[in-house]
Amino acid sequence: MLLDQAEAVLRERGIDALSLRELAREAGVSHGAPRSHFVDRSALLDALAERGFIRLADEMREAVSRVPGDFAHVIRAAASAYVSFAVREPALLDLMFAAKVDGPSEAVRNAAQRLFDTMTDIMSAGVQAGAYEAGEVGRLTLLLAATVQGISALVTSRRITTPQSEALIDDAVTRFLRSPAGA
Amino acid sequence: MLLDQAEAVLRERGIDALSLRELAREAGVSHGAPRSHFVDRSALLDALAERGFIRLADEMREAVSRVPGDFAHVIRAAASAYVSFAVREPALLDLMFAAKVDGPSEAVRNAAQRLFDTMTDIMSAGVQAGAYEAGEVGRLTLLLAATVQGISALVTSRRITTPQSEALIDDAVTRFLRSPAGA
DNA sequence: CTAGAAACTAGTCAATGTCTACTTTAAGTA
DNA sequence: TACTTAAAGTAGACATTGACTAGTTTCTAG
Repeated sequence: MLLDQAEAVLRERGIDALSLRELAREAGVSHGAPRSHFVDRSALLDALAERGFIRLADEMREAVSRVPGDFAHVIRAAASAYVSFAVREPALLDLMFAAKVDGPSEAVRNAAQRLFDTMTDIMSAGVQAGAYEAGEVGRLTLLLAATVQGISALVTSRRITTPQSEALIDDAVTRFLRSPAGA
Repeated sequence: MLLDQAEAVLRERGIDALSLRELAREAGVSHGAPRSHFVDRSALLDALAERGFIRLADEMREAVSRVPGDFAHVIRAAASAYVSFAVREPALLDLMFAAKVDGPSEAVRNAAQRLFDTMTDIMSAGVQAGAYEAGEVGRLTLLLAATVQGISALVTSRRITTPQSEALIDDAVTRFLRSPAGA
């Protein structure tokens, strides 16, 4: 599909290299053809961001499902999956969290919500496990989202290396698990 | 200066609206003039990112200096200053942490290091205050950097509102202060 | 089989980044 | 003061791109 091609360009040559016309050329169609699918360049970027959120959410669920049920493993797998996505798709993650002048489109917002819901489910497992109380799930999920996104930002911007990011995940997860419940 | 103009455009209309030619027009010079100062559009963006890091570091130091010396206040002020910067300059912060195909330029890297050093100084105050041990400063600073950057990313991408971000800062700081020392 | 929608073609336009050769300005030095 | 040299700016050109339009082909569902 056209989006797969676009994703590959994004991955290999960054967002600046992503041009509707070149995409058309690679697909062997005329330069106006992509317009039938995306009104706009930004519509293409939105579609990519949307897919990114969905894929990231799927990868997190997948990773969590492949791990022994105890909460320490679960939260660690979730965080690792997120950062691993960031390492594999730095430009895409950037796009997903781009600071657009007028906020995200509805489609992107919904996809992002899906990721957030996934994280909420994961954190809810912590309640079952007695790691904290049900009333905290919302806030802790936000904190988890911020933490993994922050670590990812440090990696994608090359401020830290991948091994450093793994150590950082350990620190963050340890800290998450150790700090007790309550405001 | 030219960079001030560019920063204003970035703030008000986002990175896509930032054009060398329009900058030249607004400055009342010919379209090729900016080339004397910046070889490239990306050189302009690098210069903006560099200034951003320096300014953010300054604002953090400033905020910390305006607060009673106990560590809880210090770390909270630092985190608030960071996120406040993100709220005021979303596009600039995005630029500072952009996932460029070939990492950041040396100038940008140095400026980012300056910000990191600032955070290291701040976290070192926690050792004085007995909040944790000296050997942890490096890792905790990274964790702080990731956390504030993550919260900022959620705000700049409009995933959460500014008030939500303030509550999130509280949660993060509380968690930072409460969790005990040690790996 | 056919009507309508979806996908694509081809041409155009304005805007932009980049490059070049040339001129103007400024500053510092012999 | 006069001269040299570097910096800043001018003007023109070119390729690329996103966007728009009108017309054509292809597909599909009734």
